[in-house]
Amino acid sequence: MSPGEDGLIGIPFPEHSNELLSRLNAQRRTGLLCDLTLTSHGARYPTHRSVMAAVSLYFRRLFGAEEGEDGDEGVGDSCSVCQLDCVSPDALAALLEFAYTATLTIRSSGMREVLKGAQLLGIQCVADACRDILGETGDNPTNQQLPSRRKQDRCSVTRAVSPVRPVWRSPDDTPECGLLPAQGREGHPPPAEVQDGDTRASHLGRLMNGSSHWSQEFTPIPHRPEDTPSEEEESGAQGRATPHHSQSQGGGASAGSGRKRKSQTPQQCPVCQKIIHGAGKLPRHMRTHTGEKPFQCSACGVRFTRNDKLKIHMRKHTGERPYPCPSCPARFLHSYDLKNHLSLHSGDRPFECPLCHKDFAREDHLQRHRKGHSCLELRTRRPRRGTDPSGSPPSESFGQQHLDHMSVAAAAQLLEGHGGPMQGVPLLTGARMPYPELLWRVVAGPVGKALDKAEGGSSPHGSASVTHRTWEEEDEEQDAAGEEEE
DNA sequence: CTGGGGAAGGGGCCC
DNA sequence: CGGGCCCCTTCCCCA
Repeated sequence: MSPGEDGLIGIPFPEHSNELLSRLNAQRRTGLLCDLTLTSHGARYPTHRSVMAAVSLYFRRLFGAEEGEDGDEGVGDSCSVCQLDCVSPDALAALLEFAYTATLTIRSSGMREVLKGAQLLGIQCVADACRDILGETGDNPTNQQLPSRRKQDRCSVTRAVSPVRPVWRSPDDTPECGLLPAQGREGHPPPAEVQDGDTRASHLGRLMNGSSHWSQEFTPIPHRPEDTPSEEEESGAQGRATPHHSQSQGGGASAGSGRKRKSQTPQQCPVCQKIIHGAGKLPRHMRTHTGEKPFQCSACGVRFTRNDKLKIHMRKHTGERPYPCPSCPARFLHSYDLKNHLSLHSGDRPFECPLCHKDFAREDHLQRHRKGHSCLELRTRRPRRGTDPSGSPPSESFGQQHLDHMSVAAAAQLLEGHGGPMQGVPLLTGARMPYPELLWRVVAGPVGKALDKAEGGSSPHGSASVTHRTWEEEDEEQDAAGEEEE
């Protein structure tokens, strides 16, 4: 180096990184300077947010430490406890050990859990290593083979479990701390697909995207065919979204009611595939999967997923009952409680069991009645089609024969034409629709709403065929044919 | 089994 | 467009 040249000299300290990590690990073990506690199923793991942000894309996004990340997106300094029940305690411990020692020590039996945790937390190298060991492949993210739409819809029926519970607590416990961390997947191979239980992990990996990033992951459902194709559509996001199958397309906006619908882009939940209508509703829906409850009652500590639920809950503490009965001194917390109560005064029992003719004031009580007892048995004992020796079907079979492959809309017209429920005609919306409740709404409930839901809501297709559940065995061939038509 | 209360979740309207 | 507020439906629980 010449005297006039102010060159940079690099003096390597090869042990520095190891020593640094080792000391950080020692600090972690003693709890020194730990500013973040991870919990999983009651187990607590003190850690350093800087380390977690360095090792995990999830925490990097969460703390706004990702380059180009808006600082206000992350939780910043406000959170100190991260509940990660989505990752098993053993897996979380292994991942933390890796973070502080660069060595992953796990049992082979726990490999899958670690893989899942690594995927959820965005620890790519660990996920890759686990996949290698498990012989899985993690590429091909956007072309994930999702279950068939029909299968997805059936799966979505079951109430979503909530394995991911990133509940964030800060000293002031503000709802803002409940924001899900923003986690993009760019440059980050998505979770390996997928067998069985890992499907959920895969979905939840995407789920953990912050709301502002969901728009990148969640496929908006185009409103109309003439919509300008979105970037996602053109870039091959088709695998995930099937707009023509969208529940909201055929029935939702146009089928019903004449009620004006705002032009809001429906969004599809990546977990349950449900179409969520309404601006700003998707983050709210996502909390049903994550179990996140950012809104806490200051009086009793109960937490809620939504602030409007908290508001109603607070009435219990304040004694406020804003819905007084005009006929008696009763007051109610909820408007619908008052509505139910008023039906008692009026004696109005508009929901009648089509089989035993018992009437109910509440629709859900009718549904319960129908599910619970012999009315169902009556239904299953209906005569077989074509077995009537007289050759002339009974009156209810009339309905069956004519409804068998009708659209729900046509069925509704028929029902309305009958001036009331068509007794004993158990309609099922969709050849494989597993919802007897829906059936009873069609039969006994307000027809318009039933159709609204059947066509725009639960049916995977705009117009579901109507079939007869109790004759399914005999009709399997026809059902199969019907499915092919679909 | 029924009546009733409450919670949870979705959608519409409005700001 | 996001969020607040409200209404509605459905489910669960208890008496």
